Amino acid sequence: MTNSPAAATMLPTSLDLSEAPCLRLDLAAPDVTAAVSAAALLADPTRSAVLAMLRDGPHCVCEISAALHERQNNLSMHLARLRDAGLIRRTLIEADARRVYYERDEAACAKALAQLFDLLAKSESRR
Amino acid sequence: MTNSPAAATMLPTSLDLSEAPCLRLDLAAPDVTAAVSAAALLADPTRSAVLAMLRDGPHCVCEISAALHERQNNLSMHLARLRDAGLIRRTLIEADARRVYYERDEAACAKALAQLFDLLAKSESRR
DNA sequence: GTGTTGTATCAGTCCACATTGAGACAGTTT
DNA sequence: AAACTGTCTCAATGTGGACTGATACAACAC
Repeated sequence: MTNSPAAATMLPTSLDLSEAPCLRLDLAAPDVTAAVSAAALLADPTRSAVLAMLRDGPHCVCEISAALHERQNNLSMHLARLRDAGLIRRTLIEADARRVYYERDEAACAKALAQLFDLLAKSESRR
Repeated sequence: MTNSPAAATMLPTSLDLSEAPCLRLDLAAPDVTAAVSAAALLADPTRSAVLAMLRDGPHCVCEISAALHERQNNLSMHLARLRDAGLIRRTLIEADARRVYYERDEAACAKALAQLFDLLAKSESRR
């Protein structure tokens, strides 16, 4: 009855370092702006699905729109955000000048991945 | 004067595949829910900075709060979201039972990274 | 020319979520 | 016991961003 809701979720691991607590209140805030920007782009299902679809080569807007069941104007906005971030680029298909094809910029994708890697990988793995 | 704003941003790369356009309107939508969930967690500056701070070992809430200049209750909510996702966990420091320490769950972080890797890495690199 | 298709952009609406402010609770100190 | 510190939770507010609807434009077919 005196059970607090906070105690219910308190399931800590025992870490037995019996050294002095010695608070560090002067720690510097890490710069994570690049990783946050990359993550924000991937945090939308439509944008992530676009990047996934383009892994196996270019596709035109109508193909992507049909596959994702997304309205064309919404998809166009998401494509613009990915394009502004440099992760995808337009591609001309000579035999089909009417449609707009998009392809991934693998170098930009690798760079974004590296920024997320720096955030999530173990300390020994980084650098 | 007849310059359209769309044409201004049209800077495509020349990709000379003169095969038939052959639209694929039956493409399957890729499943990106796991990667999107991981990215959504990282898409907030506070949460990303917490993960970055915990790379070099556990820290208590007040240390993180001071370093990030975040109000404690906001930080507590972000910590709860990272904890619910399994990326961090509470840690007991015996010499300092008053404070709550958090540490990264490296296995969970590696799993999240793998999901993002699957989305962003080149096709040859995946699987 | 007109009509149709494919894509982009804009204004407006809506909603998830980050923040604020207040309060509750546990552990420590006196 | 009271006072204080550290952390968590809740209700209310504010806002970025995703969606809707409409429109504009280019390329092609007629």
